[in-house]
Amino acid sequence: MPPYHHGDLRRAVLAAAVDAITEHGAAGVSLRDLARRVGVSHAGPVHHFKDKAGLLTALAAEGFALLADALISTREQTDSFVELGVTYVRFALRHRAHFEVMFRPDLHHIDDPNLADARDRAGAALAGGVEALGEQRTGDQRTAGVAAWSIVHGFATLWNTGNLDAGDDPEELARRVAAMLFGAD
Amino acid sequence: MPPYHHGDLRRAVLAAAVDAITEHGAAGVSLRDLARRVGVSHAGPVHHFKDKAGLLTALAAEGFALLADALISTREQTDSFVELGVTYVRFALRHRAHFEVMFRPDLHHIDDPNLADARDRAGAALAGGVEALGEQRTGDQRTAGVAAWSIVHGFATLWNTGNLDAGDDPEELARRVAAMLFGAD
DNA sequence: CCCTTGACTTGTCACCGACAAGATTGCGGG
DNA sequence: CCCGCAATCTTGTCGGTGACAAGTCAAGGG
Repeated sequence: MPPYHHGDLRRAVLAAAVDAITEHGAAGVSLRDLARRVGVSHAGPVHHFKDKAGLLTALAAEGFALLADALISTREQTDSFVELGVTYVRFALRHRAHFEVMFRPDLHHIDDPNLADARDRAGAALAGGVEALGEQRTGDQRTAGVAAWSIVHGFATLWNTGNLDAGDDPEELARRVAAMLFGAD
Repeated sequence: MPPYHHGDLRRAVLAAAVDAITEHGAAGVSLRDLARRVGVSHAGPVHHFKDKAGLLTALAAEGFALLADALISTREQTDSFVELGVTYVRFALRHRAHFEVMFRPDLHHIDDPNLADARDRAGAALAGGVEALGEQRTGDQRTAGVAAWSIVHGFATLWNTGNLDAGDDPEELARRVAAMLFGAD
């Protein structure tokens, strides 16, 4: 039972945004185009997101939530930091549109609580995976966490911007790269 | 002797673009605003860059050239990979506007030869620094190069997007992070 | 049965990127 | 000296976009 005119405009617009960003990049997405895609007037989406920034904020929050779920799920299956890193990279490649928007605070409403929550949850999942390695392996915990996040985030970013594709399988390359940081565990 | 009406519109627009991006992010820069800033009609810059993408391509190429210079200069002073990484990070923080545009191929004319040249030059400087470590330290050279690039690029990106600022001095933190990859040399 | 509230539409404004056409300037050949 | 030419910049315009204001419409509680 669709609750109203469209049914679930909010979801539909978010899904259309993912498609549009995947096709034309985050820069080339317009509220009016999304409205057209879902068959609604040009100001329809505004009601749900208030802003273009509001829409991208919601999309980023959704992305962080998905990432957090993926990381937590991986940690339940293995203690390997390398596999946690591979999960991070896999998320970035599979959810390119979300990932592209997640780390662009200039496109967000910086004070959005949903976004902050989701981001913190993902951050905690990643940091916890590094702590599990134990102090003797990593030296300073905070530095180790930053190093871990940096290497997987850098790899994902560079791959997604086309700077790394020399015919490799990205996940396998990511696995070897992650293994260089904390050894192959 | 200014060669013409404005003198050097091309340079002036590039400089204005750096200011504008630093203030409002790469998304919020408009050719018309830049034209206004340098006191020229709204279509003036078009003649030098053809496109908005053309302008950003030129800016990215300039950025890669500056980065290559900085990396090469560092390699002349030390063999330390860690310091090379710190130079990469320092560049990203000090030339935020350039760096922000350099890794956004969706904003570029992908086939621009100047851009490709400058990028290759910077890439070679970074890769050379890793090779200098010697094979016994790094295992597979290509993987080591990707890992090195990933960790410094990820750190720089995360810092610039406000995900790392917990009161540290970024260069010192970057130094410790880089040292976790190939040891403190 | 109405009327409040939330969901969406219509209309409008200033701004932007791209393009076309014209004006201005400097320069070199005759 | 000056004429033409090319590079540089201006003016005018078009379709598209984000934001806002005001109106329309459906559902559900009183």
